[in-house]
Amino acid sequence: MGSMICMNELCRATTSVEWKKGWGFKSGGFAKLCYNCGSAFENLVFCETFHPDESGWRECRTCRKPIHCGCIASKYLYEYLDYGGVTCIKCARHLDGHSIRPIQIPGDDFPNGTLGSKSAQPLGIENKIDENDFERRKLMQTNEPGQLFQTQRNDKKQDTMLPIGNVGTCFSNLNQQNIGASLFGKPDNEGPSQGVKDMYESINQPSLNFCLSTPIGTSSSGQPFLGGDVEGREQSKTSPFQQGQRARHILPKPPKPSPTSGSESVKGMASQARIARPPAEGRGGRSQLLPRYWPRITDQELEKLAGDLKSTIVPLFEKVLSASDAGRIGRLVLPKACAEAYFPPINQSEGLPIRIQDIKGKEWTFQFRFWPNNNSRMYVLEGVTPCIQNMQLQAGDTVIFSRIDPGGKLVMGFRKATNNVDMQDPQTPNLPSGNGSGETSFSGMADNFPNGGRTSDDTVNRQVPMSEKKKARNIGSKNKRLLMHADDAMELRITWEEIQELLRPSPTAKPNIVVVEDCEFEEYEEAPVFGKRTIFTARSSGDQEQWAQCDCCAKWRRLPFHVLLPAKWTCSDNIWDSRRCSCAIPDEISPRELEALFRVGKDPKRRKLVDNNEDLESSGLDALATVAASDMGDSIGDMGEPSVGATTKHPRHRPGCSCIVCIQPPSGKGKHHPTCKCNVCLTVKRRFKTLMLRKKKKQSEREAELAQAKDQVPPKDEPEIDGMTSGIELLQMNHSENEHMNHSDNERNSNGDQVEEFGPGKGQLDLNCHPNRDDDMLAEATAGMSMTSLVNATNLPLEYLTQNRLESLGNSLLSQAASESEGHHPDNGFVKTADVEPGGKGAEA
DNA sequence: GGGCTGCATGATAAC
DNA sequence: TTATCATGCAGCCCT
Repeated sequence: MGSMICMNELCRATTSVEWKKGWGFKSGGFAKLCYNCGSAFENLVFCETFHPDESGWRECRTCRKPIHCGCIASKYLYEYLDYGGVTCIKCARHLDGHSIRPIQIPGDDFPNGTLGSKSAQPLGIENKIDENDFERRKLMQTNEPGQLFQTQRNDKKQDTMLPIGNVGTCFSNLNQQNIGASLFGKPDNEGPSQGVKDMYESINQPSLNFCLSTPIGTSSSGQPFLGGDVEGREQSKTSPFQQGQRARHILPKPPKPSPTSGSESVKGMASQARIARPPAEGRGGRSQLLPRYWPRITDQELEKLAGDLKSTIVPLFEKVLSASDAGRIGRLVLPKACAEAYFPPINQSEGLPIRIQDIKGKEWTFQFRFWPNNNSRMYVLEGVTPCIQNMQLQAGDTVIFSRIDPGGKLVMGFRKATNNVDMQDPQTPNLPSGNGSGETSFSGMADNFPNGGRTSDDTVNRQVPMSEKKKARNIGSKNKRLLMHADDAMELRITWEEIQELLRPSPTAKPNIVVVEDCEFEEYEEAPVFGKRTIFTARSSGDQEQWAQCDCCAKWRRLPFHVLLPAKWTCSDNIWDSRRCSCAIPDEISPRELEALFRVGKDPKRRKLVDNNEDLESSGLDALATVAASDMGDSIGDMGEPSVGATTKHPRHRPGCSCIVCIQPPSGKGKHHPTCKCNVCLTVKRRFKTLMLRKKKKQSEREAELAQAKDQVPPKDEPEIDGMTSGIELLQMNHSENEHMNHSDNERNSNGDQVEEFGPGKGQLDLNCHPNRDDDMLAEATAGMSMTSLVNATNLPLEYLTQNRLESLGNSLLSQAASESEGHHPDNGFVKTADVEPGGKGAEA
């Protein structure tokens, strides 16, 4: 410890009779302070002593005690007040009494409390908790820019709070000082000495406070891992502008409300899984983590974790362990963006040791380092084998990195992939699988979707094979990325649509009207709030109306169609119908009529969802596969699981796919020799040759045009068709194509000449077609074309299709599309045809 | 000879 | 086309 230096920058003493611990780092460590500075810190007079002239001093609204907001040394000694300003922690504690604590924002990014004024409730004003209070708070919380979620540990209304945003992680919701003493079972960092420690603990006692997303403006979450130094990074600020963005980072699965069962739906929601976009923080703006790294969180986890203590958990990212991650090498590859955002910066390849606790409280030290890689870096955690083994993890399992605030200690949790059961919560069924493939199953979701959501059985049935599939497919492949089950996509779509329906402008918000391209937009500075769910119906006359259920008497009231209701609404709020503005007034129509009415009202919705689903599935290239596959007799169920049997090369291709990508041998094995004469190589060569010819033609044509332009007025712009295809030829081509598409099946079946029509033999089509033509053709294909039309659309010889039992048609279409998406020139879609050799055979690849 | 380290390569997704 | 990342592998070190 010879190199000890006091971390009070005004002191910087290198010697001290005794070294004391100061404020906590996000890494879990503590600032080293000399005796004097440490004593000042312990006595809570650090800022008074060393920062009296610095900016950031404010007064406690209650006791007028000066508080140095924005200083790390005081960051836990005050709280933001909902109505602005700050209060010292003592007063906050005193005021806390029976009220719901404001969400703790131990940050210093917003020292003036602007966030607190928006987000929390006035302390000491609302001490009585009643239902209305809760509802209103829910609304307020929803409205909170940072989308903080809060639970009240000992409150009977906890369930009521959950839907709004309780979260759970694989980590204990313990703050740094309490980790060791409770869940983790052993003392960790001793923390600052008693005075401060007591203060910290006092923060924690009254309630459980859980924060999923980064509280906007929290110092800890507003910046990356501190890594054992302060380096001034504590000063990094988050732009307030990001608040709104961050509010969207949480993707809670909203309920599919039931008009009759508010409480039930609330209960159901308690089991929702959440996908939390990690804090948009980090150095150099490299915080745009890919969704596959967003931590998935379930409410069950929170419930399990609802201990006596409070802390703010900031899930950072998660990663599905690859084979090499879980292998004996003991190197866990970290996603670059995550490593740079949440881990300490390292300049040397050898990196630095980093301490991470697992969920049992055991602390592990890994070497966080990087390798140079393609002008970039590849970050790894070395020495993870013991930890991996300790947690009995294997490839396919998910490790989740999170941070406990205050303190910023890194913790590492995990999810087992085999049965989707979290280690901490063996009863928790079907936790998100954790991979980014979209195979994540949201257990309990069906319960939340009584009217059209997936059923529980649905979930269960699908889940088992999903896990197996994931196991088989994820490991060692990037196919895990963002493959989303069609149902999941559908569900998300529904969810967002429903969210849109429920969003209301903040009651206090007044919009600015901005005009963009002659369209007026209302721009709100405050985040929207969730309103009350209503049912829309239509009379026989065609008039539309909506129905809302009173939150007090549960009676249904008819409302004008255009009305937007707040989250809490009662009969007394029914200003549109004075005859039914009281709970004492009976229902307008009988329950049976209501039921019938709502059934009618819901059916269109369901139909809409189905339509959406169809749209979803029939959009784009997948639609082609759908059309083709259904023509081929594939079951819908198969189509519902596009990932089934996807080849390792092409996620969207199936076994048997003969596209040029799928038939290639695995990486590193059986590479084709330069003299290889296989179909693949021949095709590639032909394509290359054709492309080169085309390129040359293009170039010479440009040169000719340039020379021509010098002499005379430039010719009229031609369509974007290069090479030999003139505009007239294009017309001919399109005409030919139309005819082609209108041919009867017999005609089409009878010849491969049509293929030749598009081939180079006619000198019209081949590589020089308009790229959009491809799309047109695809569009036609989606417009209910027949199987044979599809055949023609792809210009594949029927013989080829026959040989491949028609099965690969859809795949060919897909592969063609995939080739484009993989960066091939769009024209290449017809290279296949162009390369067709006389006789209709040719580039079967 | 086995294990470890560091880099290279190739597949894939993202841009 | 580029960036990222999973993994292969050569070379070195240790036993």
